[in-house]
Amino acid sequence: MEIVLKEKVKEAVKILYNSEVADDLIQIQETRKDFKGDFTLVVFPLLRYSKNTPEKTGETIGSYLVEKFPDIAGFNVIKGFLNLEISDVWWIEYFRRMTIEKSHLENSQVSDPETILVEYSSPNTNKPLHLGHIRNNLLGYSLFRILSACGHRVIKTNIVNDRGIHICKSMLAWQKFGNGETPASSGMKGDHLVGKYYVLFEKEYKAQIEKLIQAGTDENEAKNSAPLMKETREMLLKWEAGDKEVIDLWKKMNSWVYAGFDETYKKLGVDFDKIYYESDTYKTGKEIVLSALKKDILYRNEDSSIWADLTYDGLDQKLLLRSDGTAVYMTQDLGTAVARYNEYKFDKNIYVVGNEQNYHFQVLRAILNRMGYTWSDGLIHFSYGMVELPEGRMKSREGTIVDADDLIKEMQETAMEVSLELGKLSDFSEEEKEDVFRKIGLGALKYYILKVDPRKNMTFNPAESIDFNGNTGPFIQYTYARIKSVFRKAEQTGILTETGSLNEAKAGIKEIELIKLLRKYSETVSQAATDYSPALIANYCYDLSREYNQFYHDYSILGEDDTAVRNFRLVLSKVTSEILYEGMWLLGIEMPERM
RNA sequence: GGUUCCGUAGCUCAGUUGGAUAGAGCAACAGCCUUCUAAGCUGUGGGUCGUGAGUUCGAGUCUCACCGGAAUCACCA
Repeated sequence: MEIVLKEKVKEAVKILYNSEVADDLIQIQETRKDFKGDFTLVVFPLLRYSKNTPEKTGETIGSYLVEKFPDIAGFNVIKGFLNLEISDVWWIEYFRRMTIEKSHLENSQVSDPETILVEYSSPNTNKPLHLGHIRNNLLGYSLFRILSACGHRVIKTNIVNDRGIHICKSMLAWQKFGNGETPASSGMKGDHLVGKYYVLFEKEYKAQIEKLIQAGTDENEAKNSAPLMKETREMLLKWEAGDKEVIDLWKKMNSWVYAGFDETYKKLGVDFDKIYYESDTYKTGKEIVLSALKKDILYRNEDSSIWADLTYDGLDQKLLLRSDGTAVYMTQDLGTAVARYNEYKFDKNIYVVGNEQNYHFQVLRAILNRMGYTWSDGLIHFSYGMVELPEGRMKSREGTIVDADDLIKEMQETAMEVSLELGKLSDFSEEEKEDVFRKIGLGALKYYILKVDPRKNMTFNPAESIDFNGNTGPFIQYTYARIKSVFRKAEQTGILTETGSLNEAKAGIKEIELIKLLRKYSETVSQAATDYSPALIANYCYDLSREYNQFYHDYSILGEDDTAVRNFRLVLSKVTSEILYEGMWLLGIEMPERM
């Protein structure tokens, strides 16, 4: 419609003022709600052709359009804005075509599908997942669904940080203080059990440092010479040398952690197509670095550490291999990137990683580019903001980490309380109830996180539980459940919904508003895909729910006597429910049929 | 200190390539269940869009300076 209007305006200016207008001077936008009309032409840019006041110009163009274009039912001019009113017939016909589309996302399909890797989650094997990971996982998974829905081939990957000195810490602590404790013997989830020993290590280590300092050792020396740290370093050496006992322990504890992670991932509803382990990719990284050194792309320092000089790119010197030849974080990431490209020949590799690593990814790209990997342009750091508490960052030392499993559990319990209080599910079995509570609790959590612009830092207040009213997941789920309820009732009374024939229907204001909003769905999804912003879809679903609830409140659907109008409202409800379901699905949020 | 990002109602957040009188929700207050689910709907109050300049017909949006906050600048990951 906008395109047609543009053409018409162009034609109008040509005939009325005898001038050719550049396309970008014709600005058509949706009319703001407080004004009468559907589309608005901003006339300011056209004044140079009309040589007249904004009001007069608007009037002239408006009259011309109404006369020549039957779909325009009327117009009004306010200041420099020409508001065009489109006939209800046009809107209804537009909507009718929507109902016979195969998919509501036909217009969102990209003309040139790409192979896209989305890396997300990236956990560390000595800590359970926390709120920050939840944001990461939800964003990554939603991005996968959105990009896939637009026609791309998307591969979900995860890179597990399973090697390095920090991993040895929890291993050592378990060995020394664990007394053979296992997830089975303790009843603890594997990742939490390992996390417990990591914390224990830090505690004991700290005590040893204190002791040494009191005995007169200086702080740095104490940190280095504490017995626990010495043993950890020995263990790392053994690990790198492939010592059987250490490797076995490592494997055993890893298996506990992975079982724990799997449980959390499952609860969150996310999964992966391919998991990479840093314990594998660091080797590839080393090889790449050494071969680049041979080509003089990198240089070797006196102490035989290897560096990249990125001052040309406005960056700094970056260490790639330590003087003892071991790998650093960057080495691993280089290896991972190359391994992935070799495996998938991706067009894009999207890293869902927090904005604290902006510099890291800048450097990663620069180095790969320097090494001659042309595909490095396809590496995209999807840099999302931190989740903060009202008092600032989560700190493990202060015990303010919000644990993922705890939070999910809490949300489900809250959902249960609210739901039982309302008492609408009394005829459900316990299993069915549990399923609904799960959907609602997780829906609330996921929506709460995804509705915020991913790039921005967000605040989470653990003291105030996440809401179930207003701009929330349950609100949208509720709207959906209501529509479903209408259709259940319709079925009982034998009322059918016919999508093909809407010609007889008359539409009220709310109905036209709904059609306008439904029309924006595919555009919103496209935008979300290009901007990497699930939040756009979340907020769209909210707007749509609000609009529908107003419609639902103001109009009777099944009680309407005029069958054509009743059918029209039913079809409108049906399409709304489909789009809400799909939109939320793109966010990874499930919709209960009743709640 | 360098670089990057952020600052919108008491709180949490929206605000398309610059467009009209800056919007929601929460919290507060006041209404609406004999009718399709009240997790809903309607209304009231609440703002110097961090501050100041500039660009322009027009700035929350673009530019610059300043104020405030965050991240980062490791032979940690």
